[in-house]
Amino acid sequence: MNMSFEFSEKYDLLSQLDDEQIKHLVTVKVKKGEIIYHQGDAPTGVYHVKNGHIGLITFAPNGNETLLRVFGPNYFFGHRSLISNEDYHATTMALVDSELIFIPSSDFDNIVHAKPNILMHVAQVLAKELRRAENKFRDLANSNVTSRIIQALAFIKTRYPDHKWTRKEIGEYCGAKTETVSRVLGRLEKEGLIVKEGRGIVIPSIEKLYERAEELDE
Amino acid sequence: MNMSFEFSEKYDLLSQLDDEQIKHLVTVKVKKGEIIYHQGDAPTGVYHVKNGHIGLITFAPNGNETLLRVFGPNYFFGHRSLISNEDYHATTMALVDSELIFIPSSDFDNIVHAKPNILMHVAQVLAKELRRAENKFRDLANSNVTSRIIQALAFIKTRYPDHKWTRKEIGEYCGAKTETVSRVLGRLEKEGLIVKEGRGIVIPSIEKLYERAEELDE
DNA sequence: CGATAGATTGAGAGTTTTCAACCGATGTGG
DNA sequence: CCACATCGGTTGAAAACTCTCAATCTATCG
Repeated sequence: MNMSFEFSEKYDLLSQLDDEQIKHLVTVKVKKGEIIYHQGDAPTGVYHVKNGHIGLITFAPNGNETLLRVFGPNYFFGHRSLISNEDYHATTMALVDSELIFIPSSDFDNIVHAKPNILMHVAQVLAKELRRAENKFRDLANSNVTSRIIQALAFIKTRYPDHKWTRKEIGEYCGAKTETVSRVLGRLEKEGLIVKEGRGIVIPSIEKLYERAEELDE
Repeated sequence: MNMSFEFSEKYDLLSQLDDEQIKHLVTVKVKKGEIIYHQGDAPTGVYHVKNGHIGLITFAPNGNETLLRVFGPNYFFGHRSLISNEDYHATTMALVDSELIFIPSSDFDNIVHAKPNILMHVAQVLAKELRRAENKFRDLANSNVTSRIIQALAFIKTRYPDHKWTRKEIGEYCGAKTETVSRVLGRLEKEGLIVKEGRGIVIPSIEKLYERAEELDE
């Protein structure tokens, strides 16, 4: 179990640009459930999240969805494909009504070539996303659902406290079915580790939650 | 099931450097099973694989190992932590006797700052590794063992044809136990999709193998 | 207040692991 | 070059875990 609490890495791209560059960028509004781009599309630019929450989702051949990453306010997405010169490997969907700022590839390329430190910034983000992805893989391969759900809860609620997470989203993030998430949350509530408020979830002590996850991993 | 056959991405870093830079680099020899660096260590440089195979392994709290990535001849490793300024999130171990060229962080930093296109190259590698990691996560979450083992076999044997893969390594790469890999390989052999030669595995037709995986995913 | 999306619960099924025993290949020292 | 030690592979039976399917309940919102 990775006990690190470093969930709030600085991922902002827009703050790296100067006013001149930002001025003529367009804001896009998307509604909950709306798709921004599809898995397989060719990239056209990078998106900065002004407000709301965007999910990066991949579809397995059998139709199952997996929630790979989530982008909240001041995060950006679409950079992976742009950098690697590949089609998008996953779909982005608004988890709630959101506002985005679109940075066309041409602008992005200009900026990146003119300012190596911005490229370095993007590379750092990729490196951290890679760490997180591989840690998620390790947990999925070695931990039981309960432990994974606790991990997911802690991460998700810390980094994106404003988003109202559904059981389905939590499950798709950590590799569990909605019903399983429901059952586990029920047990965690009985143990006093979480509190349900309507459909919402409150975590009184994230440390205690982690202790529980540690026990589960022997 | 991702049917793409693009397993041979160009990951070489050394070829990006000029002779002057390469000249004073040191070659390191490591024996099978030897550890190059540990999860949690602070990074000191990047390693280029001259020959042999290096595994990036992460240990779960219960001791289970997961094989995250493999680096064969002309690949490099250790770059993720160097770029993100983090301690190594996993351990590297020689899967067989290998020779490495060590590029100290100072050299790496100089090169990266002097030549933005090398930084871009590293960023591209990170972006592709991220795609692969997230696809592995999706498969682990949504596919059955047989399908995952086929995927792993196809990838592993295509990209690293020279390495003698053990059941344990295959399992740790795709999230399966050694015994399960053994059972699945037995079935695949009966179906004529693979051939066992001693402890080795030969794949007569990678396409047929993929067809089998497709069926499994409905 | 009714409609709807989301959450819960139970019983049964299925997949993969676990544990344990045994087999076979590989390679090394005498 | 053989004998044997060791590492890796195979197989079976039972257990564990998570999922599936189906029914029911309850927030939330127009």
